[in-house]
Amino acid sequence: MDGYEWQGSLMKALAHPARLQILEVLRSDGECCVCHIENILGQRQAYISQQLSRLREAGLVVDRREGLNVFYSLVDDSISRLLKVTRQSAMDLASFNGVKLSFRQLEHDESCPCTCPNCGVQDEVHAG
Amino acid sequence: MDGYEWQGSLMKALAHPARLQILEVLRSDGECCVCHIENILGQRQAYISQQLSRLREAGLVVDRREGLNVFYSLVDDSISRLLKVTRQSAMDLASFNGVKLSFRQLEHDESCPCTCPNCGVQDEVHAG
DNA sequence: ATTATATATTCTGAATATTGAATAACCTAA
DNA sequence: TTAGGTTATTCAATATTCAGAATATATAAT
Repeated sequence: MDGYEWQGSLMKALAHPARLQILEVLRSDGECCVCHIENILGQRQAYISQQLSRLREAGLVVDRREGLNVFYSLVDDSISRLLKVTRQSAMDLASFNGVKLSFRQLEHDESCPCTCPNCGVQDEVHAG
Repeated sequence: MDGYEWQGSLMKALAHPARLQILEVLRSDGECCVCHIENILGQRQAYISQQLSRLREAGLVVDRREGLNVFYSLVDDSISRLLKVTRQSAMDLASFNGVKLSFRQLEHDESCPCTCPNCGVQDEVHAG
């Protein structure tokens, strides 16, 4: 199978700010549910689900259902490296052109109602 | 300026097999003329020029005219690293899916009529 | 000015990507 | 079964990309 075709498809899967942000969330927070991502990115559920679908088809993420929730995670660590290196390159090229890039903090707010392992803590506090 | 937008644009510029091959040629052979790339990739001139145009607009390559020829090169070394890492990730993901990738050798044939520094040697031999 | 050679651009239709809106599907609880 | 919450898919309008064909531009030599 042609390597350049495959490599191009991989780049295409990364060629979208929302998808990059989703991958970044999965990288830093580990496995998490759709609701979590939805909250952090501040986008509607259907939109997130569409982008997750693209990432799934490209083989970058895997999903696992648990009750009502579906949990997503990166398929393997090479993707973390990929994210780091491409971000660094973007910053290098930007500064080469005298542009300063800012990557928004991807943090979920306190009102997140989801019950994934990352948000679960506060829910349990409320429950206790 | 939004980092994820910029990073996405960079990925988009890489999201095409012909462009990846062109960058790979520039990486391994250093600065070279359009004719050279045309010969190695075996594509029509206008097509190569279009892809070079995309790479130029994305800020990945720079051009320099010298007589009839226009010489292209990578803007800086971070792009070499980018190419290596993305290829490695592509191979990792492919093997993860049980697929074996092959990257065609990017070598120019002996009949290349161009006079860029990389092909120049054989021309001088013929001239001597 | 003409010719030749190298490279760039413009135009075009087909294919694909984007994204909002609506709705479907899935799971749990009652 | 019905209801409610979470996630996925489908549809449609618009925008973008792809790649061939034709043509334009730039430079050099005569």
